[in-house]
Amino acid sequence: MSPILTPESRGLAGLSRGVRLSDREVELIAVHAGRPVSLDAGHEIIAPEMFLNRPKYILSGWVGSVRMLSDGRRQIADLYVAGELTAFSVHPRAKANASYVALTPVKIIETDGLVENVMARPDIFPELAVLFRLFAQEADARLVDQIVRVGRMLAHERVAHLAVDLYRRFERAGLCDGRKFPMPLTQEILGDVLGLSTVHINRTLQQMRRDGLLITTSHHWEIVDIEQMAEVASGARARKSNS
Amino acid sequence: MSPILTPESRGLAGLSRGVRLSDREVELIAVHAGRPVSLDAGHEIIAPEMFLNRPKYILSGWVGSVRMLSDGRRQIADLYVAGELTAFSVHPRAKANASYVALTPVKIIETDGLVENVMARPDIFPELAVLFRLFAQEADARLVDQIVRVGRMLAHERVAHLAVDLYRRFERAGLCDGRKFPMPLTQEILGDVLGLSTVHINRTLQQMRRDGLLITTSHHWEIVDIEQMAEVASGARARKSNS
DNA sequence: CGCACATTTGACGAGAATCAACTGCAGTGG
DNA sequence: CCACTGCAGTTGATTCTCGTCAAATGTGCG
Repeated sequence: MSPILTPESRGLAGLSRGVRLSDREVELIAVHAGRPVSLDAGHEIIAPEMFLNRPKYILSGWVGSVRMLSDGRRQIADLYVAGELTAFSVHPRAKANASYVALTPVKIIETDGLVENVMARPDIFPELAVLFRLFAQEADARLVDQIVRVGRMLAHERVAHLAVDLYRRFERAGLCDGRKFPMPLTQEILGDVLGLSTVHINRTLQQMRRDGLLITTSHHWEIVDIEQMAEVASGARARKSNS
Repeated sequence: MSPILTPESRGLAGLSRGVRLSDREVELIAVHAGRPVSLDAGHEIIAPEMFLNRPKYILSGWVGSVRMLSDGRRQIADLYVAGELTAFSVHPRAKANASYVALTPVKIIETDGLVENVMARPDIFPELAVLFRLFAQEADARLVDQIVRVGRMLAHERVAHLAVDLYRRFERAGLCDGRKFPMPLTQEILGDVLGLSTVHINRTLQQMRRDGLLITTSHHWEIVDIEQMAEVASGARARKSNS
């Protein structure tokens, strides 16, 4: 069979991220997997304060964890893409501290009781337990990254930093084409992720295109030079007058 | 005996946060507690990438999780105060994704193996297991709060939001005096927490004092009106011409 | 008393927000 | 087939928040 291993082609099995699971674990996954569900963009998957007891595996599309201020300002705390778990916590009875919203049309698989069962008996499902802990720690690391981005980086650095992060995640999911990865988010949504206005996102992207850092085609980004982009993302204060 | 229950007076027992622990749990804590250690301000307690296998309970002082950019910019992702665990994770072999630094002189108690033992057998140490999960979830919530603060809030809103958060945490620790709580951080450090320059922190604090929101005495903040401060922190766009 | 460090002040500039209008484009229906 | 519609992207003008630089003032402490 063709070796195209994407989240969508593999279904919930993609959860394993290439880790070899025991038969017991494979079966557990099958037992607790719902069927694929499609949701429209804008759909609120989880409201704040709700229990995170039904994590969702993303087959395609983008989800964001969203916080609103009372005057309408919006901040997206984290993004979730194909191959990742969203509305997820390793802790039983954990509550959402944001809304989880479909930022594009998404296809997801709900799990029910899977995480609870695995984490209640990590000795019986060792690989899955490690995997879930890994997901949790990666999510944590992303939150800290996000704080640094919006707290201390300039607009073009924020974009670069996010681009590198997304590139690596899509690469792992097998959804990159060279240095190109999907980017269906509107500039308004990007603004809410990066703490910038739509207009400023627009101008920043234009500048980065002019600088030869980024190529944006319809619904995709191509990072021209990963090293260079990572350099910009590191906050090295390189001014616009380079190469 | 006098009912002054502060982290410092109670030692690692303060970890329980008032939850009634079983004898078994109390003993486990005693077994895994180190003796109090004092560290100078600036001491790096944990470097990035190090294992978080020895969480520290703070008896007094402030710790921050710190990220540096390559040109020297600094962002503090989270703060930890007396009565809280720092350099902590419920996950075995979890690594730090920031430095943990003493922002003031601190007194801490190191634990060794405590969390591992509890989380390996949550059925045997149910209260502690719940407690540790609670700590983890609170830390998570704080990270999301921090993203919203630095991503979408104006300077005075960030200060208000942080002030309310800290007030509640010190209240729980029994370290509030009315609406007054400890604030030994320099304005430079506050800037690194809130993603603002020292100068702008200074001017923002002056404005908030003039507005009657905040009283700053030496190493303490007093929130004049919690409701009003929370209102500002919610991002309601109330302009300066109020009250 | 004097040193180091924290806070404060002023002048200026830079990065980003806002407002408003215009363009481009894909989907829809006449 | 093409005008109509709605939304995403783009542009220009202007304003505002905040950063930077530099110097002065204040404060705790050996």
